[in-house]
Amino acid sequence: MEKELLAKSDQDTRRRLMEAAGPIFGRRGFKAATVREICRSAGVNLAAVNYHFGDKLELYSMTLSRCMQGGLARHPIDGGLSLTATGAERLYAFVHSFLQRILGDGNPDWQGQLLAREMMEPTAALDRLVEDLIRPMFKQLCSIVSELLGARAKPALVILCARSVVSQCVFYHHSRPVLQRLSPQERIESQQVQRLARHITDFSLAALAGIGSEERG
Amino acid sequence: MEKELLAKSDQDTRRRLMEAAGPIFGRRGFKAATVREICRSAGVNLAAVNYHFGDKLELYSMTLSRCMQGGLARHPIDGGLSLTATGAERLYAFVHSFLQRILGDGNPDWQGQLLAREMMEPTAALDRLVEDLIRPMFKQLCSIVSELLGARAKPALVILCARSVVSQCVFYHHSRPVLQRLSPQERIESQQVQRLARHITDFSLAALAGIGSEERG
DNA sequence: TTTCCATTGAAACGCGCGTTTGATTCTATC
DNA sequence: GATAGAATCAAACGCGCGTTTCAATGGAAA
Repeated sequence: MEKELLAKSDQDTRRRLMEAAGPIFGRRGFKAATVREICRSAGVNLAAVNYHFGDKLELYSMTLSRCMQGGLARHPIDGGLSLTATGAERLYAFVHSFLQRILGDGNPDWQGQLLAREMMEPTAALDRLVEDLIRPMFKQLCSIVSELLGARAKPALVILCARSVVSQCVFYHHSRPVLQRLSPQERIESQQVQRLARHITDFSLAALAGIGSEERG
Repeated sequence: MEKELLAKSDQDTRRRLMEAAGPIFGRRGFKAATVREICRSAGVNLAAVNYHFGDKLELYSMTLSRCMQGGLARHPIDGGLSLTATGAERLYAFVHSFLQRILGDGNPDWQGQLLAREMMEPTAALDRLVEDLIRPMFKQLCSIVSELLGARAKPALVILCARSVVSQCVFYHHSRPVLQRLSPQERIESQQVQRLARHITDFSLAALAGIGSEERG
């Protein structure tokens, strides 16, 4: 078992497949992505997917898992913030890293797109995705929202408000085709991520500060 | 030209196709919906789509157009509100009718789902959809937001805030699969539409009342 | 060198899709 | 009733897909 040569060529095709599959699944979605395109992009034979992964869905699941592992490491939820940060700072960090993950352009940030697509057109892999990644993230957001609501933080209200925050983030991904047609001159790119994060945070902070009190007409 | 018999049987197949196509396109999307399923549901021959509409995309475009025409009539943007309504009332009416259109369950409210799907997986029909339906709706929302912002209503801020409002609405449609897994016991149905509309309106009113001022910590 | 087995490769299979075909049925006109 | 044109029908076509097949390859063990 000459591990040296074996390890290089043995898992090489497998590795190249997963690396090629990520961006393609992220760009096209599970159904629209084709095994032929992935193999062409990876420079491997068409039969390699079925030989190494069994079928297309298993390659997709593997790619998704790998994406989940690496995704949060690259854009941590708290943005590396100290535990002493204020609620407003923590909220901004959450929103900013969320947008970076979902809207990242040039970089290998097809990962956010892959996750976003899985949420819109779920496969069997969504259940694990929710439990392993989304629920922890949502819990964290709920804790931030709860802190900002203070005494008004009833459980039902916390959940509704957390949804209101995250909905503003995913909107810029899900509705991109519409937004581009509504405002063709506007470029929703990484340069804009900070502006968007600033607005979403400000909007949400104002909402969380005011909701539950009676100050509107 | 015995119009009586002619009118009934002449356009009958065509009408049945469009009626069957609506829910199926709405449920499955343009690509995933099959001509075979639509024809089976309409009780017509497989070749009828190509005979009466040319191809699948044309049937889809016709269905979308008809949907746009009838959709707003059934759930008017202002909810039939008088022009003397306050900004808060107009915002609630907008949000509520929007949610009804998108989340309507039992009823023939596949129309909202059809439009929502077109926004996520656009076809060539999206351009007209944006110009004919979405842009007018967005303008109306902008005017409501502008009224609520008062003196702080700079154009860029108005657009961002209008997006923040509408994003909370579409979220409950786009992210339904995730929401159902996050809160399995919660039923996002028509009974809940009023609760959701109430929350989204309250959240947004508080945000619009506070944003631009300095009152948060 | 020979044997063996995991891996690769080219080709094809089976399927479902949108679409087309050509015969058949129906109905308004003569 | 005869006829022409529109509408319907069963059947098939061509295509791309995921998947399978089976021969060719090449390094490790004998």
